[in-house]
Amino acid sequence: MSEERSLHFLEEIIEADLAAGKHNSILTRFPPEPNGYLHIGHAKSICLNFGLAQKYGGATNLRFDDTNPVTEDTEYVESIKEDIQWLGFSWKQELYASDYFEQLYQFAETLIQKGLAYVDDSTSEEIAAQKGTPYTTGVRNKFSERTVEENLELFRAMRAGKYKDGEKVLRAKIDMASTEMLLRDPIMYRIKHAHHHRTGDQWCIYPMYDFAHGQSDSIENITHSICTLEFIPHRPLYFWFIEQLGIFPTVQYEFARLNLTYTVMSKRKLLQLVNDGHVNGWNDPRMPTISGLRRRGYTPESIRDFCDKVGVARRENLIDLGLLEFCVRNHLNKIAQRRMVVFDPIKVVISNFESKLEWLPTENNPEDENGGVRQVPFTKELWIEAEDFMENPPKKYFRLAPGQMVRLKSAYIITCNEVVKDAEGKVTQLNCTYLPNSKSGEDTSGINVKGTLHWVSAAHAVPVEIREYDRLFTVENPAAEEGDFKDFINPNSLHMISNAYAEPALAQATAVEHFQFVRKGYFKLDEDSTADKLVFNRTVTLKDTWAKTAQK
RNA sequence: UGGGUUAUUGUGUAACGGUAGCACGACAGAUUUUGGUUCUGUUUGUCUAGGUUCGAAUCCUAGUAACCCAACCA
Repeated sequence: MSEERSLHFLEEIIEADLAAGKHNSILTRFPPEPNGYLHIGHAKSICLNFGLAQKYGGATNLRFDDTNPVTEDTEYVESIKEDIQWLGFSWKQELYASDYFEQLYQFAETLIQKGLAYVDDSTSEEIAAQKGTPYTTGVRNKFSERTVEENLELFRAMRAGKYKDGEKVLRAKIDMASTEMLLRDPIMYRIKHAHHHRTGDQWCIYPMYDFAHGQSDSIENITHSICTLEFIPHRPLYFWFIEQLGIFPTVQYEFARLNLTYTVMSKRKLLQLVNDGHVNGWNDPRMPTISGLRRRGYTPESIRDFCDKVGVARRENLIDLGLLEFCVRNHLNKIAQRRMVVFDPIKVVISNFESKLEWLPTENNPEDENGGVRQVPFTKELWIEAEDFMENPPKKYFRLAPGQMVRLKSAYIITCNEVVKDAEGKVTQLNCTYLPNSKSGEDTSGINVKGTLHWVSAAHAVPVEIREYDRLFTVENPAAEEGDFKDFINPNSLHMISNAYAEPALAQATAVEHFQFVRKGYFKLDEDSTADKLVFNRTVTLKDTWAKTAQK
């Protein structure tokens, strides 16, 4: 952390504002709509907003942008709060745009009184048609000529519930000829006779995003309102409302949202995956949601590190999934408990092993001096990984083969003497001998072997279920493909192994631990585990340079 | 046919007129009782064409490409 790092553009802006005395301290906000679960893209925004406030001694509000009751729900509110806290951030105040409904309503009346807003009876289609296109100018209709009194009366009647959904809207009177589509008399309020998750049936008119967000920022005295690039066209409107209302001038700044390869990052698409059953819920370990990543075994530290590494700028980007995986391996390598688990077992019989059982010490984490050791049982019959034996090995294959020696991790060097096959010629058992003087830690054999294998004593093996995950999509950027993004779902994104053999220590696994199954990858206990069967999710594989070498 | 935003190695991101750097990836080597980790080294880039300047990724001019804007979504 000692290396100099240049500031990104938002840090520069904040430092300039602070230096100029524009603000004494900064206040940011994270403004999710409670209509879905948070994903890794939100994590970038969370790290940015909370991180900036932390860095410059300010604070961050959590404000739910709950202006559309038909899509929003408290289920989402709860999940969002949990995810932010899990990521390691705490907000100054928990707020809701709906807290300001009365104030926003008064703001609307103010604008009506200033002759800057009017009630429009047009249909949605008519309004769209009158709005024009980006290339042609829009036209104003006769409703825009209503008097202040008439507008006030109508708007109050809207609030009072005199009209049905869609019958009328309140519009800002700005400029139907503006090259900015959003300035062509944007809708401020629409009628929705819908139950709101917080205000209940108190309201039947709800403000649009543009008439809620900027004013909410202003009411809270947010100094820097940070959002994504697609809101750039909203900025003139954001300022317009603040200026006309004469309220605290929060400034909006935009940055480029995070995109990740082999996944999708829109709540709409993620919702489809959930609803259509392509995944098992928002927290499916294959989802890019915070809850999915958490269940899969990602750590908050690794996600924060990732968000830090991707940077903050204003150009479109598509981040390599490999960077996220690098970050989680990097962290997990330091904290994960090592355990031995055989996924695809083949029997090894040590013919010259005379004692019944020997307990051998092995380190829990070679990266951690204080990680301690545990005992693993060694017996005559063991399981090793089927892929760790080859009858006719290629060059540089450092594993078991007829006549070839390997080290069993933390145990002895063994030699394969005999290959036992069944009627179909399938290898069923390997008869081996061990070198008694090659015991780990007290090896006097003088023999150096290249390969070290993980293994499990057959008599002590604990059957566990393993869930291996792969990328959710087969193409780098499914959202950019022609046609339905769901056509590119990876059919092999989940691979289950129902009977893997684990060393006995793993039976005591808890939900808070992260494991490295030696030579296999990083794993975490899944919530589907029962007393009878433990289930482990593969967070990420280990880097596998042998796989690359073997391919050549 | 309008307006806005953005262009630096395979992917991200710095350089604020003065040696194009960093991370991930890739490649090569060393260490290793995890073919993991760690360490060392190598590799590839300023969208194009002009111009200003002793000197341009940076300033100017003209192009090109990508993305966003025509929900009573946010």
